[in-house]
Amino acid sequence: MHPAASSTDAFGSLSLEHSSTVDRVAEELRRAVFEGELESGTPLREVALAESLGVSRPTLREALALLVAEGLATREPNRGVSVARPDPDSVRDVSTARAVLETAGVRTWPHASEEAREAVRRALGDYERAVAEHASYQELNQRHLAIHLSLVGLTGSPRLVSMAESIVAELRLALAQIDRVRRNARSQAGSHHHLLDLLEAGEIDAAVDELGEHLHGAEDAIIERLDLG
Amino acid sequence: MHPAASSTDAFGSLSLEHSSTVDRVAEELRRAVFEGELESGTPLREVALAESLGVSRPTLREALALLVAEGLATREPNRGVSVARPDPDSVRDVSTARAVLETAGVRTWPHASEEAREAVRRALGDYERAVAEHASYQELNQRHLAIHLSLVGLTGSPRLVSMAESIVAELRLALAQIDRVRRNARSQAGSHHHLLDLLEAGEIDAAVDELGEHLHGAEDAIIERLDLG
DNA sequence: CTGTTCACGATTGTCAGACAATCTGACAAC
DNA sequence: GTTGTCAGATTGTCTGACAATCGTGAACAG
Repeated sequence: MHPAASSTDAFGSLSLEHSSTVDRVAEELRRAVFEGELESGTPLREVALAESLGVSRPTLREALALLVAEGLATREPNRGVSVARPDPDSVRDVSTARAVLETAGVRTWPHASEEAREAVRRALGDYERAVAEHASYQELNQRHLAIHLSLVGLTGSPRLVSMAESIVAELRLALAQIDRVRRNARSQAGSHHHLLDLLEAGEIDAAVDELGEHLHGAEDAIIERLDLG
Repeated sequence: MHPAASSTDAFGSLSLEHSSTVDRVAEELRRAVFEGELESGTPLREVALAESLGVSRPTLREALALLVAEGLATREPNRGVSVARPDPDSVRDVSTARAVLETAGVRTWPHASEEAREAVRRALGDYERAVAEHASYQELNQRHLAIHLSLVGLTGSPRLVSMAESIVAELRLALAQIDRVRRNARSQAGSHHHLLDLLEAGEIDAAVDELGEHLHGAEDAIIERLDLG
């Protein structure tokens, strides 16, 4: 390393958030959706939202386009965009999609980078710690989904991970709508711990089966509660 | 069904295309990229493009945002968007991603809907016919990729298919850049026919292996030609 | 002659305001 | 009961504008 380079390395911890207004607006909308502040089906009026957020209408429109691309909102021509309404079919589709992605990750456990494997262990540890500390519903939910994302990370493919993120975001939306009133996050630490044990033991096929059952159970639970909503 | 419902069903075959200006602009840009008219790395100036296409700048910006979301273009803050530049790493990533998606489709062949299986046979037939008729480079390319998309369609998951479409679009971009001058589409009908035979015979594992080799070969060929470009 | 500094043009990011097209809902007409 | 019409609201798109930023080349110091 050159002296000059090492001197810049001293600021390695620094990072300037280079976020555009559009990104911040999109992030705020995402947050509102995940927290359940916006009920599914709520129309997102452009003028009202833009005014409320203190941005111009074109800027808000770009942010809305992002949300639509992520599947968190739907746009009907000449009728504007509204918060996506999760129906049983889309939940089933999201579930099969994430089953494909996560199973692929689990299958590559033996060839995955040590870094990726460590990420899975860390995600599980964070989740179990959050459970033990009776963390908020939001945090538990997020940490739980982080485990599943880390499984996809085993593939080492940024594109698969970003696809999984989009899928998981739709799942978060569905969960937020379901638990808008009653927020009861059951601990599923046992199932995940078992999954990791199987992986560490090299029993990949058994791990795939365990994951399949876990995902199927989650899908049924969501659809059931969706139907009576 | 009520009588009223059946009367509306009589128009089920009708469909009016509701394309917005943004969609048409995005489609035109996609076409230009796939045809190789826009070299990779070309900056897409907003004012010039908007004027050239006869639309306003905000409209063009929305279209560009779409392209960026699809991975066909990249945006650098305060420096605008330019046609994506496929590097070996991204080609590798796209290849592993599509391997995951297509393998998942192949694995579900036995449980797939007859409709989805028929779509695979039709895609292969169309491709072979195009080869026999010495169709244009563009058409051969598109029909070849359509086969791979139909494999993902076996999963029956719209989301997985749309992910695959995005991935394949990036691949088309890379191919367009490689073959910008020399357009030599080798017939790969043999490999695909073999794959379908294995599927029809129920030898799923062998089909998965065949697909894996096919994809790996394609990846190597692209990267090799990318390096010397 | 070489390297640095600075001002300028070009481009993007964002905004304000406007207009036509379309949708919604209600009410009148047949 | 179906159809036609109208007002209000909302979106889709356009025009014009401005500040912030980037790249470039010229002026300048060493």
